[in-house]
Amino acid sequence: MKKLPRISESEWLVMRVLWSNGALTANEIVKELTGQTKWKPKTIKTLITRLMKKEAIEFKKEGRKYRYYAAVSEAKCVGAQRRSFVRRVYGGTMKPMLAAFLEDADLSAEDISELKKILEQKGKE
Amino acid sequence: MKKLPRISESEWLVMRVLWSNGALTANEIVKELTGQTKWKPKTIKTLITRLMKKEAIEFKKEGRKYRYYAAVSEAKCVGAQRRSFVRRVYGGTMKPMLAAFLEDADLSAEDISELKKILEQKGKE
DNA sequence: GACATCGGATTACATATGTAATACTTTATA
DNA sequence: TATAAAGTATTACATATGTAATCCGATGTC
Repeated sequence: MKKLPRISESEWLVMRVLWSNGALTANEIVKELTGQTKWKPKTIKTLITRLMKKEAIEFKKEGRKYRYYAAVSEAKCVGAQRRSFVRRVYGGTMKPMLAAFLEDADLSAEDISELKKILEQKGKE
Repeated sequence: MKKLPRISESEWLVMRVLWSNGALTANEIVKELTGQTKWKPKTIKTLITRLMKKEAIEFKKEGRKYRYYAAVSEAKCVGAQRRSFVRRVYGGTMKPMLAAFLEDADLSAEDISELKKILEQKGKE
């Protein structure tokens, strides 16, 4: 199993675009991110290059241009970030962190009942 | 209100020591972190210096040595990290993230009922 | 008083990151 | 066919970060 690369704050934006849109050309990525950020196109190209070097994304040629796509799973990267976050901030103990999250969150009624269901499920293990 | 400094991964370990132990000398901090990390004492001194420069910690003199203590609130720093994490990884939408956290967490029965209580509280707003 | 030691201050140095600009190479175009 | 445009590749440069080592001054020790 491949080791997950370390993805920087800015690079995350690019990854999220690719995870939600599948394979895109550089310009399509730029288009997605303009508005979300104030980056110049060249900046975004740099981020793409770095993600290539980290093997977080790959491309297939399409005529003379490239179409990029994520090479690492979103779920895995998100999970890794989540664990790293908990370790860093809470030293690994989940409960206080979850409590803080829940209190802070802006949740709809359905969200709440869904989360309660998850908790109940866990309760009977 | 003071702006929160940006605290790096390594620096977090130092901050957590200070948040849980109050004011410590450099050597006491080193002692706390030895075992938790493989850092040389000099490395830890560097981290302390950087946290000073960022005004995340302060010291009062005690004879010829310094006693360091956190100058920013743990709750605020943790909250900032939490928000930054959610924005980065989930683009700001809390629910899927919370669901993942809850499913992944290792929780006791009391933890679960406490968290359910929080959710119920939120339900009636 | 000369010397070792402890603690803080300064300096070091490679890699990562944010943020681009410039160069080079194929086309498409006039 | 010379030129502009579109894409990719290379280079730039300041700041942050990880990880220390060296320098300097106060202190304790012989």
